[in-house]
Amino acid sequence: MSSSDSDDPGLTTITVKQLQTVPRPRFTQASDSDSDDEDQPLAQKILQKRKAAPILAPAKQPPSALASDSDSEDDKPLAQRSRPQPSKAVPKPLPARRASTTAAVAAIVAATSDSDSDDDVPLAQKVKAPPTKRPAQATAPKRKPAAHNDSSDSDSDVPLAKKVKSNSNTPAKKENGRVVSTPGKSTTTTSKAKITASTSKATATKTNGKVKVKAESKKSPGSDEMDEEEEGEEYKWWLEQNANDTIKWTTLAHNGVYFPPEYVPHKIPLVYDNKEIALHPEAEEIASYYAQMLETDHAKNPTFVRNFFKDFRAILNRVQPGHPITDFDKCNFTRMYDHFEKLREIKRNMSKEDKQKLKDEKDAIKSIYGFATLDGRKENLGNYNIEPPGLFRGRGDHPRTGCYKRRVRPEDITINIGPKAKVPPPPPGHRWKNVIHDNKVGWLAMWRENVNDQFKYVQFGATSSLKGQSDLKKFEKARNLKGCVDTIRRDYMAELRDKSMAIRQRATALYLIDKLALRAGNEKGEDEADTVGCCSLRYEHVTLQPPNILVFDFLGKDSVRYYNAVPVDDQVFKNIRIFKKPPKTEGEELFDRLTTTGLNNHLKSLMPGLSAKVFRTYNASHTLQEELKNTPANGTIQEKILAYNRANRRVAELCNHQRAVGKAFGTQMEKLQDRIRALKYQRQRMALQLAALDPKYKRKHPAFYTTEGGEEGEANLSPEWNLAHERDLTAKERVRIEAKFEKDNAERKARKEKPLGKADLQAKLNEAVTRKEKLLAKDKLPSVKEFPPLSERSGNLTERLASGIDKITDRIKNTLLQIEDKDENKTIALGTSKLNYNDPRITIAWSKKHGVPIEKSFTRTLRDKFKWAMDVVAK
DNA sequence: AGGCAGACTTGGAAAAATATTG
DNA sequence: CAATATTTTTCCAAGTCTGCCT
Repeated sequence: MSSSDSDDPGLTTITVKQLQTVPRPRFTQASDSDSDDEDQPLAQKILQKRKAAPILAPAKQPPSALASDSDSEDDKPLAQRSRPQPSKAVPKPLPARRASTTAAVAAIVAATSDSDSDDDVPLAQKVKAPPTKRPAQATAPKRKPAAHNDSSDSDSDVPLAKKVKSNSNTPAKKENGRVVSTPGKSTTTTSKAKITASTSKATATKTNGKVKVKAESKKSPGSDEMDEEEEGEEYKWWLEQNANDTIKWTTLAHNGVYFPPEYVPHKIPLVYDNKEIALHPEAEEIASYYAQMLETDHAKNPTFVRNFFKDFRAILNRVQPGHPITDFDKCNFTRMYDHFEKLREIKRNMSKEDKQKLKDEKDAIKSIYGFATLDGRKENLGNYNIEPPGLFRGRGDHPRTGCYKRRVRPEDITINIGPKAKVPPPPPGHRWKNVIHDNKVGWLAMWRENVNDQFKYVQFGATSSLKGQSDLKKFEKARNLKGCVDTIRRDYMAELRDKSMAIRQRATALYLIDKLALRAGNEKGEDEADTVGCCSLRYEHVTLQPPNILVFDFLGKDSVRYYNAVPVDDQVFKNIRIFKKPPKTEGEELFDRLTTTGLNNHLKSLMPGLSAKVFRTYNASHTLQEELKNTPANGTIQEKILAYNRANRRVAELCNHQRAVGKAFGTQMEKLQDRIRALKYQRQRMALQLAALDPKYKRKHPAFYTTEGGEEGEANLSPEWNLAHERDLTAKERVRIEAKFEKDNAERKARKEKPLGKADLQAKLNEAVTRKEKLLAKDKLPSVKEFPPLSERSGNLTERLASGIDKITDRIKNTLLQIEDKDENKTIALGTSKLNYNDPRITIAWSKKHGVPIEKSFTRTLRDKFKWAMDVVAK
């Protein structure tokens, strides 16, 4: 540590001292005893050494840092390389669910929800089991407390529960800066901000913001691309020193949102108890959503089924009272399923023209709704389509998975738009819930979804300047962290033995977040899947394996399992033992004195803007940069790309980005193996032929003549396989000859020539395959002389065989590499880290340094998203 | 000091688009 | 050219984190 301290550029603003003076809360109960004594024996005061990472170039500086190879082993901060075992290998049941009771809450909710008068209540909710913490009642969108939004709320059906709870906060809430519905009128704050923003931006734009740029249209010939290539000027927002980022826009115009088409009934009955039951269109709709998922895992998930059926029955009860449907097991959805299968089939087989037409329609919609005008520039939107109704596909064991997600109506939607812009008209006969002009937010439309009562937004796309700016900001923050991470590490290492349990927990958690790239881990509700992050880890998620190994096993975001057995600092190990001390037991929080807010507040004091997730970004980018140093400087492009993917993979491993193994994985792998066998067989035959010409060759390359030995040799060839393979080849050869014969004859016919007769065909076959076939019928392989059939051609046969063998050897090596790559990638998803964690400047600089075209590592969208980085690195 | 609304980033799966192969 | 395999994009769920409001 000490050594590196001195190199610390002094970016840090907070010192250890300061931290130590933090007032310490008393220890909690039982844990008191241990603390100090436990620490004493700690001989190793030696904090894990971490040198100043050569990593991310300090902000400002071009990412040339890549070039300097000063890697010292211990500087790889990321534990992951020591991870003993990929998580995939350990499929395992999950820990018990948190023991907690919300009976009281549940009771209250149940009681209140009963009281509300039907009607608009989304049935989903109605039937729902009691344990809902928030009344998921969608219908109770917190109304914008705004002055005039009265007009909008048709929904007077706010459930009591909510009303009672929140009535007090209604007025004046979050009104700051938000202007509602009256163009031309705005609060003072807003308008002021607006003015400043607009002036500064305007000038900046004039000066350096606009630059000529060629539209990147090099795409293939008729490649559509619509003519969206905005000729001419492109806005380079990154050239501006942008001031205020709480103001997201000064002018904003758009065309609103696109609604999915109405449901069209198909009139296919549900088979219930072996009898057909015609469904009311509304009931049919939701039944259809389920039917379409019949073959998915969802349909086999009991929670999903239960939730779906509850909501389905609620609708049935409403629209066709007296229906007999009470038992899910008596429902047979296959008629509907078949219907949808048929539709899919039809769609698959649609003619090219029809497909094109469909696409054109989509593009037309996109051209209207897919863009917005932000400060006078046309920019891409992310999602302009309103989400269609369906069954909520909650992941993991989400308590509400399968619930009916109801159709979003214009009356649910709040539009955010510039005060001067024309408000897009709602569909005829409808109106918007509300129209606001809030330039402190970046969304264009918002609604609340009914299943979980969550906010949904229509926002700008990743390629927009708005998102680009915050992306850049994110990576800059990570670079800043680079400058002070040493100090921060030193500090938390010291705090690992702090007298205050709260501080100790904080330091321990931070250690884990830094070393293992864990997520912060906010608290979650009872009505969500039980997943955790660092701060919410529970007793059962970490086990101790002396002397210093912690075994993590928990479900993280999206219910992806995190399994990792990792050696940690002795004091960390000790601390975890303390935090797990009885009477603490399963179901209780490991860090019971720590919240994400508390942790982040502390981080803010160490570096402006620092929060837990910055460590993930920083460590990911750092890992990428370090791993890229393994790129073979003299390798081929192919090899370099492989190295890049490897580095990328390390990052994904660190971040635990996993994916489901594809259904066809096994088959695909087997295919590759077969390809290798075929190559080896070919090589062996050539080698035998060569040996006949040149006996010395065999002595030099004994591996080619045996099935012994490793991958390099002819291992995994067997006489049986060889025979089968040769039969296969021969059969294919025959087919090919026959096909060619037919074709030739057709051509002759076209030229009015006399077609060749059967005899000609037979002659050809005789020459090429008949003899082989006879041998094969007797389970014999054809002579090597017949393979390859190049003996009569010119040139030195020996040489040609030798070089042919070399070529095959190369191909084998390549395929082997491909297999390895595929296998390593089996459960690892690279996309997320590429998109969100790796500083694009690192990749771009690497690309330049190694002469690898950027298209090889960044897809078109990525290149678009990271335009700013390409431009910056270029300089 | 803790709870929650709100907004925005991150994440895996599925769909769509392309590339490869037979 | 059709059928498959692979890559890229879209979709929307599930996190993080800030700022208000008691």
